[in-house]
Amino acid sequence: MGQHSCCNQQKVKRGLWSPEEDEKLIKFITTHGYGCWSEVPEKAGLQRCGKSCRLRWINYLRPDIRRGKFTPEEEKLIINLHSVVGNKWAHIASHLPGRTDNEIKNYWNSWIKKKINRKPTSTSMITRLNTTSTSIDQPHTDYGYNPTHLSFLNQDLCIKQPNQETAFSSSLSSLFMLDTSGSVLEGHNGDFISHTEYFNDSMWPMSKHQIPELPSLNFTTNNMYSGYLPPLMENLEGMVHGQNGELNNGEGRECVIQKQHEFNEWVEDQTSQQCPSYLFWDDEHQEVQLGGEEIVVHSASTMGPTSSSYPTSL
DNA sequence: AACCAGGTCAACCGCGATTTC
DNA sequence: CGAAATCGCGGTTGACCTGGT
Repeated sequence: MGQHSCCNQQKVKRGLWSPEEDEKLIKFITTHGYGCWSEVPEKAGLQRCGKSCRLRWINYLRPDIRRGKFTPEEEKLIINLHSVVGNKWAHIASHLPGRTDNEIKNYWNSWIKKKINRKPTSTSMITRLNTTSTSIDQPHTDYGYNPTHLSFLNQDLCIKQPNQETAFSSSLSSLFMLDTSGSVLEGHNGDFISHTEYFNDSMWPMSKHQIPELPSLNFTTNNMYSGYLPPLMENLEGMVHGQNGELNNGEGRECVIQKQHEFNEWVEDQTSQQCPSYLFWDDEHQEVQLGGEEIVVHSASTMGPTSSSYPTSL
């Protein structure tokens, strides 16, 4: 094992590509295509292995490659997708035309390092949570829930299997992305999680029995919710919303539920944008938190139409 | 000017998946 | 059907760059 057969040839050059080599490869590929990469070096007159040629073409030379800084939209998309699929760089890259998995991976690793270096500690957030004056003990405070926006997370999410049988999630945490249009987004491994369409007053509060017929799959990459659905929350008929609709997506904000350790890696960046609408699941306290602040997830038995507990200003 | 540390990014490596023979 | 070849992916490396001292 080890070396690919294509790399066993002698006199195979390694390291950075010279402009001359690039030119040879471009010339060959544009005129002949690349049916079999192992044959490309010889035919193109390159002393490289086919694998190296393939990599050079895909990551650097192909004409539709897009170079330069990532736009805020691309960055946002990467963050969202990564929160759902993890280090599936090729999958993420497939949503960003012209970007390569390698480029995104490098970008993410640089970005991650920065986040880790200046991330807040989880204990500081927990301390704030514990000292906050309002909690689930003081429920049913009306903070002006605006039903025209999706200003909460309904935990009655169904996982719809490819065979179209609806089943509530069990066991492992479910990956989900929730389109802010209120429809459906994809989960992982081909599953997707459904959500009711636009919520309104008449639909609220909603139990899982009231969830209407699942709408068709409607994946959009803008203004999405994404993240992990903690196992405990799968059994709650809960709601989360913020003061004056902070969590609503009408302003293009996002809401992401993350495992705490994952959340910690990037919470600071989000709060620095004054967009603290990021949720994570605190395993220790069994609570959802928002940007370091407390959010109370009401169970169905305690939940009122506009009830929420949202103790501190954002 | 020289050195160092940290960041970036192109390229390589190893391995599982897929295709071909 | 199994082995070999090839592809494609994610992790890692190391050369180069840049800014600070």
